[in-house]
Amino acid sequence: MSRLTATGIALELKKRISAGAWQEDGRMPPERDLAQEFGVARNTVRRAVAMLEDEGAVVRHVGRGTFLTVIDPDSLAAIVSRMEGTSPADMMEIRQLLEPAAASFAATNASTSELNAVREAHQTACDSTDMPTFEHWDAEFHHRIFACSRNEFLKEIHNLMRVLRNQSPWFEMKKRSFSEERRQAYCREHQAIVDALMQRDPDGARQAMLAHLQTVGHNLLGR
Amino acid sequence: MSRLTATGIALELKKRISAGAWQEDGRMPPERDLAQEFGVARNTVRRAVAMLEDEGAVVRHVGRGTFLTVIDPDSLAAIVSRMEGTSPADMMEIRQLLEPAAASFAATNASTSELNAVREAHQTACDSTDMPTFEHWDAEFHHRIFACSRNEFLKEIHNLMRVLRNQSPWFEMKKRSFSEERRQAYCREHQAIVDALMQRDPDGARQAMLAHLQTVGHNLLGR
DNA sequence: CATAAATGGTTCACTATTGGATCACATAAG
DNA sequence: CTTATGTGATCCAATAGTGAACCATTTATG
Repeated sequence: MSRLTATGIALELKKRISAGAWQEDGRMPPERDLAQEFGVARNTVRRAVAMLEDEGAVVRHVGRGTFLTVIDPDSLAAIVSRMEGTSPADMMEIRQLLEPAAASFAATNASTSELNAVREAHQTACDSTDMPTFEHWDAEFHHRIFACSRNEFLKEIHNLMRVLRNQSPWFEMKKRSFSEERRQAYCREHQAIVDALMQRDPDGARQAMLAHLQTVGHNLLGR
Repeated sequence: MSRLTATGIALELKKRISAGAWQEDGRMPPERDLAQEFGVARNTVRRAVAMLEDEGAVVRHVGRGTFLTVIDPDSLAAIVSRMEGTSPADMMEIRQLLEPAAASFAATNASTSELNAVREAHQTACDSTDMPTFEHWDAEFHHRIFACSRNEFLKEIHNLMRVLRNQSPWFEMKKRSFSEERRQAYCREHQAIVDALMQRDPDGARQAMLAHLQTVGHNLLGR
């Protein structure tokens, strides 16, 4: 941990909490213990815990300790935190449900300039050679299709999935499943989607997207 | 790579940022580190970073570091807050996408006791006479179907929709569209869904659910 | 009940890191 | 030659982390 140690520790603590740590009695370890564990001064831990307190994730009592705040299981925060544990298989299943529909909506509702933006993202992804750049424009391609589906809620669900997919287990997974051959296959499949969109063919777009996601799912989940 | 000028370094940094680098905590490496990495004087890096700052891509703080301004345009909190503005029409569209699928999954994956729980919620809803009680068990009926779809992410998306639908504009809407006649129609349609589920008929469940949601959408949105 | 231990709250002086600013000098392009 | 850009160095200012001491409150112990 180079610098801004307090921020890093706050992140780590939040990660542990959302992973279910200290749920039994809702009590976090004493600051002095955490300081020793992280190999850091107590003041630093105090600043980290203060951040959690500011966010309402935790309450502190002199002489008693630091306690996780009880969360309403129906609150948006709780729902989102449970979503963070989503398995890749479950999410792929939902992607295969939503994205073909989004493509179909896009074929019907998108403006020509929006479709051009989709095509541009596709082109840039095809032209890219390194994996991070390709990943970025691939994500952008999918995002732009949602963006012109003209359904705000659908768009936000996709944003949610995008954030979840940027978390650690997914990143490793994507890196492992990446290869030049697959990148080219994705480009061909994206092309088919773009073609259907430009022809304003909702059903063709839906099918092309579904086919693409089946490939992705197969590569990612290995089945 | 020969000699990178300040503008060249600025370009490289921008490329990294747009490829998602340093998104975790939004903090760029110290200028001195970048200078060493690029094999260049610190002054040169400073000029490059100054360009990013001029473009508003980055903010600098003495003693703290240099931070991306676009920390996370799609943080979970921001996404959820935008979702709160979801229009009823958009959400109905997505319900009609997800719930038939959930019903289909449930027909395949649910245990018998889970299906009994679904049927019980349906029965209680049918037996209830006042609108709040009916609303509650109607929601519970739909929720239990998601619960036995065996897809955790799908279940959480439904939780999200449920919370959003409990907010003000929806409540008024539901109250306005409620009538004894419609309540009975919903019971008949729920019955058809339950029947398909008990017969383990995924396609029948999907179609029954879709038909039901089309009725609901028609009643709610008046079209 | 009285005392000790545990735990969060507060403060202070010190060090390390990091961006801000300036200067003299070298090198290449026009 | 002139100009622009990069180099290397030095110092400044702001912020973060360290280590230690002491306080206030709660809980456990005898």
